[in-house]
Amino acid sequence: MRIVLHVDLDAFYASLEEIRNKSIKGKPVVICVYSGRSPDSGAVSTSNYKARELGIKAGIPISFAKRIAKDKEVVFLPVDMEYYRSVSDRIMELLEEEADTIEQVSIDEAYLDVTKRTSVNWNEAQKIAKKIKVKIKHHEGLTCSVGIGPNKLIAKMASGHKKPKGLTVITDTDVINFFEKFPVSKIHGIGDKTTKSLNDLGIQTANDLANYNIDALERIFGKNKAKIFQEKAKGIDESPVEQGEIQQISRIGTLNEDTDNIEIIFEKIKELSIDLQKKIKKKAVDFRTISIIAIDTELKTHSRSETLQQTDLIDENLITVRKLLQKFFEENPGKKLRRIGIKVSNLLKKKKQKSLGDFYS
DNA sequence: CGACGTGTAAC
DNA sequence: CCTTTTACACGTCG
Repeated sequence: MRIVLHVDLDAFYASLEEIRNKSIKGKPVVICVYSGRSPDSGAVSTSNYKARELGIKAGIPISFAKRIAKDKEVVFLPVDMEYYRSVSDRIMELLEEEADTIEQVSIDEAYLDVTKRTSVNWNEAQKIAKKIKVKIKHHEGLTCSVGIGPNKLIAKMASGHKKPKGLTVITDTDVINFFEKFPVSKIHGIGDKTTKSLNDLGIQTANDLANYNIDALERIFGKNKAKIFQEKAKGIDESPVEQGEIQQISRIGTLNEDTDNIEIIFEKIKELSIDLQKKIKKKAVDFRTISIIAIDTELKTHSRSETLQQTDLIDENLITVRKLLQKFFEENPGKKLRRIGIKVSNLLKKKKQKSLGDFYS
């Protein structure tokens, strides 16, 4: 038996902006990723709860958000990842002190295994959660939501149950009750497509999924996924709280206009490569596979990749990148691209100790 | 089996 | 009208 905490910082980016500029505190705040094609092109990265009440939430186009915000006082700001990253790093260090092991899953979320230090005592775990909340508030002025469960899946879903500023405990004996009429769409790891497929089978709730004929599920989703889905539906998740090795690093950007001009696209790739190269150095890794990621005008993603000799230099392989680009257009004549990216994978870490902060910086 | 390309999901 | 980054599963091919 384990006890796992999931800590989720509330409206992280927006809260940081409110701290940085007190004059916007209490107003709807929208953090945007501007793509640069036109003054309002791009998407909403995140927003605070005031803005969410208006319907302005992550993922919607900035132009939509501005239409909603019309004749209302809504603050629009561009993302400032460096700032958010630096605060995130400090918070992750605070969390490290409270866990046996920690796993950072994104800039504003982490799992903490507290099994040993609580001796599997749920009250002790709750005390740690409260202490974490006080520490984060005291050091950074931020609030967070915490979920406590017997594994990562339950902890994650618990933290989502009440937010912002939530604290939800789902002990092993609570799991069945908590899950009973949970819609499958709300199970972590089951997204839009899977939900539709499941609904087509008459599966609506976690319970429906848990009790469904496994062979039928396997025929549709494959052996592996069928098993994982059904375990999730039962609240089972044996995956440990541990920071895995990084698998890939990529950079992607939006082109100023849709184009099939290799020169223009290649220029953009070179631009993105500078940033990617920095990251490769910082992580102290070599790579063996290099890819281009091409997103066409219908927002469909394509990729072309090649595996080469171990290296840590993008520049020396730009010839290959260009070749991949040419290959793509030979295979997709006339197709225009909206966005382009470059990715390295097949990573081999060089002999240098990585700190937790290195992972998502 | 490794390499490659696509789809799904989450942030 | 439509951002960014990462992980992982799966099918196919040689």
